[in-house]
Amino acid sequence: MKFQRQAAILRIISENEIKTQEELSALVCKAGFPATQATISRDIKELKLVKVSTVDNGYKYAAPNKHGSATYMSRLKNIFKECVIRIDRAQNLVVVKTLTGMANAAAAAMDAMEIETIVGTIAGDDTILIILHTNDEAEKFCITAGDLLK
Amino acid sequence: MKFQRQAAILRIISENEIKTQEELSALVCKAGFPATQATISRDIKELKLVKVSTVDNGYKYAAPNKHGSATYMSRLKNIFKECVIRIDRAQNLVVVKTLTGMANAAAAAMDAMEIETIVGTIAGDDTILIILHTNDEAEKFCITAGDLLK
DNA sequence: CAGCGCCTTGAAATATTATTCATTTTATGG
DNA sequence: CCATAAAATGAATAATATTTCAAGGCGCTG
Repeated sequence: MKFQRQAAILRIISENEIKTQEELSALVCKAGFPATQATISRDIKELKLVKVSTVDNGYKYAAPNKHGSATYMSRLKNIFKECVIRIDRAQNLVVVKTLTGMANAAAAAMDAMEIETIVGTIAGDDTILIILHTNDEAEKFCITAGDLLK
Repeated sequence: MKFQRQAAILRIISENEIKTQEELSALVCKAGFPATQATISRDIKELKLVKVSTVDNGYKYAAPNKHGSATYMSRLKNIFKECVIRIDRAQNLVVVKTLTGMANAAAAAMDAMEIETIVGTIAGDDTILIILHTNDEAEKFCITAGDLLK
């Protein structure tokens, strides 16, 4: 029940301006997942949701803040993260699927990270092909790149 | 006093794990800006700070969440925002200064936004030159682009 | 299936945060 | 410089969020 409920919470807060946990609890219950405000509080903690002030002088719950320090690397990660949809591997080749038109942006961000094991990259419109020396390096790269998306 | 105090708050939360407003109030006072929890609450609202759960199962106050919905436009905005340092204008030309190596990424994001008034763009390593038809359009574009950075 | 450990949850208690109301401070126009 | 409006603030309180504690559920293992 828990994961479905938390998914419901994410959906609900993206579609509504939820001001309080009570309010969220009510909607979550209506969505078919009975939960008290106490449980909602725990879910919010786990999902790392935040209560943020809105333009109209109120508050609402929102998705977590992925921006930490404003360091260069962090910026690159965010760029990468925002562009990339999926990462696949075939032998020593890695195929990164991006939003349309964003492959070059993502590749630029990746280049700037200066990952040594990368032999070269070719970026099209929504796909980047990354060539690494070995299957092993490619697999490691996939894990690293996957972590960037979190 | 208010702005200095709010600046102090930003500094303090970036350097410490602040769990409660009382705690923050104490540090802010120690920094030379007497303020009660009530005032801190108002400052937090104005600064759009958020209380977010930490890895060690607690809470802390943090800088605001700039990520909203995961829509395409929002992604583009974030990419742009992460790349761009400064925007200047000279007549009908706009010069966007970016992080080193990020000019193409930022330009790609901007292109994807399909802003009609842009005649063309040239991206170097850390600079984008954007050409618009008129001074007026360039000024409007600067405002729009500036808003993207917020 | 009994016993155990672990996770989840609700109700109530506690802690924390937001707001109200009164007051002071600061800015503004004469 | 005074009058007045607007903004800022603290104390107290109301509202909201978190935690504690006890109970229930679920999967394992013997």
